[in-house]
Formats: sequence, structure tokens, C-alpha cells
Amino acid sequence: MTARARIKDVATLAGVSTATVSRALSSPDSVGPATRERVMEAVKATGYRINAAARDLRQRRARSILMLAPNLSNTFFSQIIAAVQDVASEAGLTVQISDSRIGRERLVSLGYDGRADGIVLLDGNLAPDVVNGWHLPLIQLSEWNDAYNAPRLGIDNRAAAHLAAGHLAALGHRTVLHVSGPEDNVLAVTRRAGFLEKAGDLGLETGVFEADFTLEAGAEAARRWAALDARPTGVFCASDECALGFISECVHMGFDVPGDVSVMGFDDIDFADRFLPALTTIHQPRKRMGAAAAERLIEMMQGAQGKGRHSISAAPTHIDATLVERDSTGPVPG
Amino acid sequence: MTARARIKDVATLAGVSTATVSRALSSPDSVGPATRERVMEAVKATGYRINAAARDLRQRRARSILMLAPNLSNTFFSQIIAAVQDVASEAGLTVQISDSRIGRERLVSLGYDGRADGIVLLDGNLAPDVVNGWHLPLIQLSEWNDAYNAPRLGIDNRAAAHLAAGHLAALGHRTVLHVSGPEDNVLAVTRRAGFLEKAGDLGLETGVFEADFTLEAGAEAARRWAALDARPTGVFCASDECALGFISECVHMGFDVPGDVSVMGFDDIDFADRFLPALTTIHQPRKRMGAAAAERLIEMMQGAQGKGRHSISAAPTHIDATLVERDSTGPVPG
DNA sequence: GCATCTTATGAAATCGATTACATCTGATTC
DNA sequence: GAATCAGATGTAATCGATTTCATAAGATGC
Repeated sequence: MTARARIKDVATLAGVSTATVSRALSSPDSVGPATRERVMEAVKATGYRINAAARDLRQRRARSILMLAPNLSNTFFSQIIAAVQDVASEAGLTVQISDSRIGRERLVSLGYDGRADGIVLLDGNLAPDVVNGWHLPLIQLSEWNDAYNAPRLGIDNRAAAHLAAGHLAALGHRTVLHVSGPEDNVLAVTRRAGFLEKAGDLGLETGVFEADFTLEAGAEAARRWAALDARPTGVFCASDECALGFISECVHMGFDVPGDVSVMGFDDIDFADRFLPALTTIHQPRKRMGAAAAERLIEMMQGAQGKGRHSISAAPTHIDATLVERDSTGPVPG
Repeated sequence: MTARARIKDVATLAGVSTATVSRALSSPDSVGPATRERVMEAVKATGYRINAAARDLRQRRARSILMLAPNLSNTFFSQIIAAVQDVASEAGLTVQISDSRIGRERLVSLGYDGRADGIVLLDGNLAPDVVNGWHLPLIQLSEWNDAYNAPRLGIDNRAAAHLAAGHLAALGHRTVLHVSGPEDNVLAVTRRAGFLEKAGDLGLETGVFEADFTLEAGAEAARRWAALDARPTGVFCASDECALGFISECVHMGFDVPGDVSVMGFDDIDFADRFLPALTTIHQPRKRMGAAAAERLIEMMQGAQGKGRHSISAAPTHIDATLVERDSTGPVPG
């Protein structure tokens, strides 16, 4: 009772060989109906559950996908994780999850120990030789790195940043500030470039504060902003968390948003529309992104079947991001 | 080059047997220094990485722990997941993660297929026979169920709710409202009972709206609250998300918080102190909870070593929760 | 110098499934 | 009625590691 039943036990009880049990379970049509019946009864009677390690070893695959993200506690990732898990689970796959900042050796092992047969990568800052060294189907989601030889999926950050600049300009703002993400992050760099590009086209005066996507960095940026002689009236933050930190600190310092300054974010996290003021931001369809990544990866896994990295066009597949106008932006003051 | 090296290849190259390679890698002291050296070189030369499935099969364990939560996209869980992952990774363990609402059959399999050798359970609403049927070390975190035969870890929700009632009473509120979680959730039930108990002791007049922890449910509760003839002046929501929804909707309806109504939450999620007004709430040390659960589980796994559920006292181990007074609560109006 | 004990290593069994190949039974064909 | 074939099942090899047991070589004791 306590010891788990093995396939042999089922076979004995049903009076057949283990091969037949295996067949009855994985391709029921290949055994006679009466036999199948007997096997199923024996399975029920013994409480047999397959041993995944044995199956994985023999079939040389793990029915599992691995998600790697630089910071698991980040709100932005959680919905993506949930979506991937949904699709994966539907396809009979397990999801493993790991912080991607765990040191080179452990990272190499992750893609190499046969525990996963596909990877969803949410980090563009890993050593390219490590990433390219994994001989597994892999998809880059949200964030990517040109040096990785793998397909990409995510929004068009440059175009999204254009939307942001356009929105502020349309409200009449002439001097705008961008609170960017860190210099070494692709998303941050792309968003900044896109924003500056469009703002330049529109004849806006621009400034940039470098931050790191977090609430605290947003608050810090607000303090720097407040200390300026000529304060930009429109602010575009590289993430919602950053924008919320910025607004929060502004209000604490006695400014009104959007009365004194318009602030917009990026991501459209759950709280964005319940914040006070509700946050104008760029919506990233995270659920769709996660689901799409999982589906695409599963396709690659089926195509590859252990033959190594599938060669799929490396051009990013874009998912639409949209501007959501709420209450944190408004006409230029005065 | 493309085909992964197996232990046999390493053995051949180093001119030793596979047994020696295995020993050199897992207990270096048991082989001669010269041999060890040769093996290590061969490992490097071949790029050998262990095949986890083979090792797991032979050793009958997976070096992996499974986390089960009812809703992976919930902000509350993400930090816990990150903390568990941290501790696990440090101990050389992989973390799998699954939504716990995936249907009975799949759920049973999860604990039974040998892919995980320990479980962190964040859901108190699973069928007890399923949970008790898993012969794996298991720890209940945050939320628990009396019918599960496994140790518990989390805050003392009753005591925490007492803090909430005490806080509102101290501010002078005489009629208070509790916006609870769903009836079938242990946390919700305990918090509600604790709040009503203490509020009763303090002679407060109480009311309860049942909700479900979400932003939207909080907003809905605010609308119901606004429609009341005699509106309670103090509100205790069963989660921060719910409180944020409540406040947000209040403000949209033209009320002032805490001027017209004091609102407090539960959890102290990241945004709580950046919300406007900053949210008074009960702080749950999620990082500590995750880490403690992982550590305790790992202990159990070492003790058990396949011998099934370790019998550890089922009395909950409490982690301290504290009241954090911020700006969303204040003296009773008038 | 012989018995005994370590220490280092190898040969082979083992973990629990899947699957290639062989075999048997009975139906079909001419 | 013999030959052929299809379908159901069994036998045994296999996946890639770990580990038990055996053995050889050298160290130690008297």
C-alpha cells in the first residue's frame, strides 16, 4: 500500500507483460479490448502512477519547459508565468521556473541536464555563449538579445514608445522627461531610443533620467525632477512601477498629477487603473504574450524532437501594445 | 559535438570505469587524486553534464520541489515563489510550479510521478484525500486546511485581525465594516472571525460584506458601502488588493480617505506604501515565509528520504505579522 | 615474511519505464 | 489445405546514471 506500484506489479496483476501495460496506457488502440480492460482495472487496483524519471530516461525527453526570468518577484512576470503554465499544463507539460541570475555554472546545467526540453527566456542579459550552448528549443519573450540565436516574441517597444511621445505632444507638452530603465537592458534602451526619436520628430525638448524600473527609483527620479529649474511637464516612465513611484513622490512633495505634471508608465500592470490617479500607460497583453510564447515553443519542441535548436526566423514576432489613456496625464498646465 | 556526452564517454576518455567517474564527481575524496584529475579533464573536454533523469531514476529522487498555488498571477505569491526558489536553488534543488486548480487527476499525478520530492502547498481548498494521498514531505504555507495531515507555516491570522480591529477602535471608530474573502477560504474565515471577535470585545458595531480579495471586489464593496444609510467609518479589507479597489472607488465617488472613511488592508504588498493614500495594512513577511517554508521542507526531505510523510507536529508555526500604520486610516470624522 | 587491513578501482546489477523484434494465433486467399 | 498476412502479445535490449560487491595492490603489524 505504501510502496508505490510499478508497471511490473500492474502487469502481474493483470496477467500480461509490462510491454502490454505500457501499450495499453500510451496507445490503447494497440491492445485488445479485453486486455485493455484488465489492465485498466489493475491500474486502478494498484494505484499505479507512471514514474516520470524512468519514462523520461527512456524517451529522452522530460515533458517539461523551463522559464527563466531575472526577477521572479516582479509583478510583470507573474501573469506571464501563469499564462505559460496554463498552456503548458493543457499540453501535459510541467513548468519549471528559475531565477536567471544564479551563476554561470548552474545556468549552463539547467539547459543541459535533460530536465527540460524547451525554454522560455525572459532575460536578455545572460552570456550569449551559455544561451547558444543549450541545444534546446528556446524562445525569447518580452526582452531579447541580438546575440541569442533564437526566435523572439514581444511587443514593438520602439513603436510603443512612439505612442507615448505622441500622446504627451498631443496634450501640448513641449518639454518632456524620460525616466528610463538601466543602460544594460534592451527594453530600456529601445524604449528610450523610440521615445527620443519621436519626441525629436515632434520638436519636443527632451531629458532623460536613468533609473531601474522600480518604485523606489521612480520616487528618486521625482525628487530629481522637482529639483530642476525648468521642470518638464510631461514624464514618460519606462515601467508602471517606476511611474507609480514617481507620482507617489510628487504628491508627497505637494505637486498635483496631472495638474502640475503628466506622468505615464509602461506595462499596464493590474493596479494601473486603480491607482489614484489612474495611470495612463502602454498596455502589454501579458497573458497573450505568455500563451503565445508557450504555444510557439511547444511547436518548436514537436518539430525539433531532440534534433537541437529549430531554425525559425529570428525576426521578432510582434504582439500589439496599445496606449491606454487614463487620469495621470492631461493638458499642459497654465 | 552535438550529441551530448554520457558518463561512458568520459570514462573512456579518462581511461577509467563509469563507476569511477561517478565517484569522482559525487564524492571526490573516494578516488585517487591523479584519477580525479584525469576525470575532471575528461569532463571538461567532453562537455559532459549529468543526465538528471538517469540519476533521478537510480536514486529515486528528483532534487526538485513543487509549489502549488491557486492563482499564480496573484501578486501575493510572487515574492513567496521567489524566496522559495532562492533557498531551493542554493540547496541544489529545482523548483516546479503549478496552478493547483488543474483538475483532480492531474493533481494526483503531480505528487505521484516522482518528479518532485517535496511540496509547498499554498492552497487550502484541495480535496483532502488527494493531498493526504501524496506520500511526499509537504508543508502548508500561508493558507491551510485542518484535514491535511502536514505541518503549517504562516502568520496568525486571528491575531493579525485583532490588530486591525484594535487599530480602528483606537482611532475612535465605533461602526466598522469588514470586507472579507470568500466563505470557503480559511484565511478569509479566520480573519473575519478574529476581526469580529475583537471588535465585539471592544464594543464596536460591525458589518460584513463578502468579497474575494480582488481589486474589483473591493470596488464593488465600496459601492455597496456608499449606498448604506449609516456608513461605517472604519473598513478592514481582507487583502490589500481589495482595499486598494475599495479606496479607489471611494475616491471616484467623491469620498475622501481617510477623511470620510478609514480603510485598511492586509498583506502589505509592494505597492501599499506608494499608494495614495499610503495604505495602512497588516504586514506579512512574505520573503521570510517563503524561505522558512523551503528550509523546513528541505529538512523534512532529508529526514524522510523516501520514507513518506514525516510526522512533524501539525500545530501551525507562526511567523509574526505586524500592523503598519500609514495614511489610509485616521481619526473618525466629525 | 606472512597474515591482515586499507584504499582504489572495476564488473555488473539496478532503478522503471519504452520499444524493436520475435512469436503465436487465427483469418483470408487461392 | 497450404500459404500468407494481420493483429495481439511477450522477450529482452535500452535509456544513463549509481551502487553493491569483488578484487588487486599496497600498507601495516608482529
